[in-house]
Amino acid sequence: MPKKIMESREELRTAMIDAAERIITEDGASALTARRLASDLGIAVGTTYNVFRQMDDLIGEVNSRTIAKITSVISAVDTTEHKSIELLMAYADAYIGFVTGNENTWAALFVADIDPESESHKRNLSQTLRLFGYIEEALRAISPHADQTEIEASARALWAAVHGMLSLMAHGRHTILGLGNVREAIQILITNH
Amino acid sequence: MPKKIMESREELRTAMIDAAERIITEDGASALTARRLASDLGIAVGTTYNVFRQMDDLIGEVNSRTIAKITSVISAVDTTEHKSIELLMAYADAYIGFVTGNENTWAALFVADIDPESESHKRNLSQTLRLFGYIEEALRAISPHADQTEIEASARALWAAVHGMLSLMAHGRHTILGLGNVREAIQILITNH
DNA sequence: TCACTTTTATGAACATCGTTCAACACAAAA
DNA sequence: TTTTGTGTTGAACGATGTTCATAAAAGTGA
Repeated sequence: MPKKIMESREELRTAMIDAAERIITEDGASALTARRLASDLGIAVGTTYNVFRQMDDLIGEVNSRTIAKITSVISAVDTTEHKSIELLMAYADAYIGFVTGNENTWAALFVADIDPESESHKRNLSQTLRLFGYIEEALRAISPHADQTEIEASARALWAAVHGMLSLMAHGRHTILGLGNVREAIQILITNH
Repeated sequence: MPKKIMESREELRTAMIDAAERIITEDGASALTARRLASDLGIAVGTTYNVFRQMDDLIGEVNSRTIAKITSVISAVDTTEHKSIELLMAYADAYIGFVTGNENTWAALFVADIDPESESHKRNLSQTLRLFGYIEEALRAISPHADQTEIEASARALWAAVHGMLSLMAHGRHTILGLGNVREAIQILITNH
């Protein structure tokens, strides 16, 4: 039966990431197994390993897409409509909105032993760092006279705090910090900044 | 061969938690397998399931000990020696110190699908909530006139932010937020509060 | 002491996982 | 047509968590 499951290798690769993304979206990252993927695509288990070095690399590719979506959600916030602190909260709300609407794909960002040498991880890292820019800009609007390094540090701290709070949620600590409380907690953090 | 591997069931239970804790401490949570545990204790694989419902419950028990240690580290901070903001940083430093000195057991707090109905999880949750008290007290010393609910919310926000930042680290995002930066980030968060 | 019941550790067995790789089928080149 | 190359296959390997009939020891009552 073998030979040419699709026109190009790149096409197969994309189809696999599509399928992986769909599985994660519907049933969570733990449902993404080599056999489930193969079955969904109607291919053999081994085929995955002709395209990806390991299963986790596939998650890394799906994560890339998720981060890209987050970036687009953040960049879609109207910076002219919100003033100073409100802008930060608008960013936070946009992010919270994405998380609640995409729980499974978002939670997948925190699973797996990601290979630090993998291409997807490096890409994800640089794209994440680019998100800091938005926060820095908002902070600079609030404190125009603060020096750059201070703003960078604040942006990192704020981002880490927000991301961290949400990641606590992702690991089932809902009882400690419910979704409703998360927004409140973030607001406290931001307004006190 | 069977019968009485130890004097009492409780003694066996303790020995298993001891062994599990040692394995996690030395080789990380992923090294704690049913067969490794059995081999280390010189017992059969099935025996674990006569004592614990599932493997994750064992991790839950080890986590209980870890949280107890964190509690003792936090409560050991001299509240008379540090004033206001310094006290909060002293707590943070104590916590950071524990994390760096107990990376594996601490990271184990964030793995596994913990059964929300398990006894250990309930115990861990209530013990964690008790830690909030320390932060609340420190916050009240700083802002004596703030009302109770406000202080509680602030304590939750701060705690979640710090814990969240560290949990980001635990998942290998060292590159985003190195350990050195964590203390700095926490300091920014606290001083701005 | 003996016969019986109860308790408890056992480890082979099962299902599932990620991963590998010799074998195979087809396409392209000779 | 024959040969070479390439992409796909799926059985197989070594792990994993978990189960459960089996057997051995302890407890019990005479």
